Amino acid sequence: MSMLPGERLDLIASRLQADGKVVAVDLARELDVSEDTIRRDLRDLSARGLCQRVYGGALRPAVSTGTLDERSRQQSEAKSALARAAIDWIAEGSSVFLDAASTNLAIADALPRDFGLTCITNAPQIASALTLRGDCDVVSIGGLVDRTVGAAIGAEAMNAARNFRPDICFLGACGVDPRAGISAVHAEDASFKRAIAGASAMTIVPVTTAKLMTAAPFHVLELADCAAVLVEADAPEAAVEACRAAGAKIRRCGQ
Amino acid sequence: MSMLPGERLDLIASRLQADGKVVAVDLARELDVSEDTIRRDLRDLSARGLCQRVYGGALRPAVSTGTLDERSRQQSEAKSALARAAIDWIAEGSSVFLDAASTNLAIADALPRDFGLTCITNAPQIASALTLRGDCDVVSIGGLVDRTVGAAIGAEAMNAARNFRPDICFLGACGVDPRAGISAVHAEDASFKRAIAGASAMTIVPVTTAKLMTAAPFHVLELADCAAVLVEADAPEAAVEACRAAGAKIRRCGQ
DNA sequence: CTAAATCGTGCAGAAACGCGCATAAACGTG
DNA sequence: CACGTTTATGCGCGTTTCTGCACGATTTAG
Repeated sequence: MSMLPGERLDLIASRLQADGKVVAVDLARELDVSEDTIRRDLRDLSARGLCQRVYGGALRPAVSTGTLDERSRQQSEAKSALARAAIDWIAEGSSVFLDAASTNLAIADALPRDFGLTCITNAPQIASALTLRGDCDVVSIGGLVDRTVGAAIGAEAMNAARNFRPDICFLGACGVDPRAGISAVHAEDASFKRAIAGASAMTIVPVTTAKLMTAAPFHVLELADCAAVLVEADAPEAAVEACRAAGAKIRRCGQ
Repeated sequence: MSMLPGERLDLIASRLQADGKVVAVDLARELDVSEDTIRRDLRDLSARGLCQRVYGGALRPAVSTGTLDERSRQQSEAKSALARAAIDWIAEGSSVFLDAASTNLAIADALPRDFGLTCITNAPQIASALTLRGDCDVVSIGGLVDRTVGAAIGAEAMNAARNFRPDICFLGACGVDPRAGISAVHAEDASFKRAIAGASAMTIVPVTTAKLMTAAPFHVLELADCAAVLVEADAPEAAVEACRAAGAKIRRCGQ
């Protein structure tokens, strides 16, 4: 009776799934191979996240179906720096809203691992990225997806958003200005941002330096309504001071 | 007793289906060909997704493992061929539903340009791909996104889906069998598929050869309820006839 | 603390593998 | 039929994978 190596791996994996544990020496006797081979198999399964190695055998991993995500997306350095700073606000087990913004896509990738987060978003691309992570619950808000914004906005999306009370909300801004406050280029998008920010316990606005001191046509929030505006490390001090004077709580990246 | 190459492939495939595994050296002896030939056959079957290659032989492929984008990388050629055939059913200006399936991801890419389509989907990745096209209206159905299925399913998604009456609905199937009909591996996913198929004027099920004549645990539809089942060009005639006898309207790819 | 069990690593032989090449049959075409 | 082309097959050869064994390190149990 010849048993194929791959077949043996499958058998061990299914045995593990069924019984919750396997013992190396038993498997060796039962499958008629040396313990070394079994240990190698277990090491292999462990490397693929299919079992947890213990002395004398292996156990079923705490969270099964670990998906290996080899894809590392290239992203702008500034935005991932903002993202790394932004996640400091996120508490374990909290619910996080990410609206449609490139910085928020970076945040989706930078979220702390295995925090038990519930992530809500109206942007399919962000929902997709979050789902690929595999370590957080993802709730996507549906509706008509506007192609310039890249997210579901409009009445139906606003309606669906009413069901949520996120602990923290990251809003992308098209413009941040001492007088105009937070603004956006799309009317419906601005309304949606305003709605979800109002429903959230805390609103954080990460903004790249290029958008500081600029205003977009549609008003979203006053600067004072944000829990924080996160700016890049190289943001001009004059701009930061002007916003502070207008009531903004500015946090500089990497400090 | 000369055996035709294709005949041998069919025999290996059926042996694989019956026993769950084949050993290269045994097949070589039994069929009186060299191991090289067997290896080439197994490589061929593997490329078509009909077996999983392992050291020393091959195993029956595991059913539906991995996330949506992992699945879409497998047999991408076959899937885009199915997609090219599938879009024949799509009329200009119609509304199209695409559920979570790797073949539907291929369809999203293959949709005719500038047809003024309204595309509805519960899979964020498909919504994302559609939005990036920029030539069709996209409606994403929201809800809790199941990570193994890669789409929003459950009560909330079903509720949102009730608002739509798509002209045409493309359903991914985990199994297509003359007796079991169309089936899926995930209970909620099966319910969602059934609901959206019922709401659609026409339901098309594209299916890769590996899934023909296999059944998954949860029933979705009877074969007769589909406007068409689209199979690959190389689908075995016996399987096609068996499904036809069960009331399926089969359309072969590229014909 | 000690002894036994278990583990990791390096090594060597055997088996399986992929690849290129050559031969032969099957095919299509004029 | 003659010819070039495609396809299928077997064989040689270098490479990779699998496996058991030896040996020293590590962990566990009494």
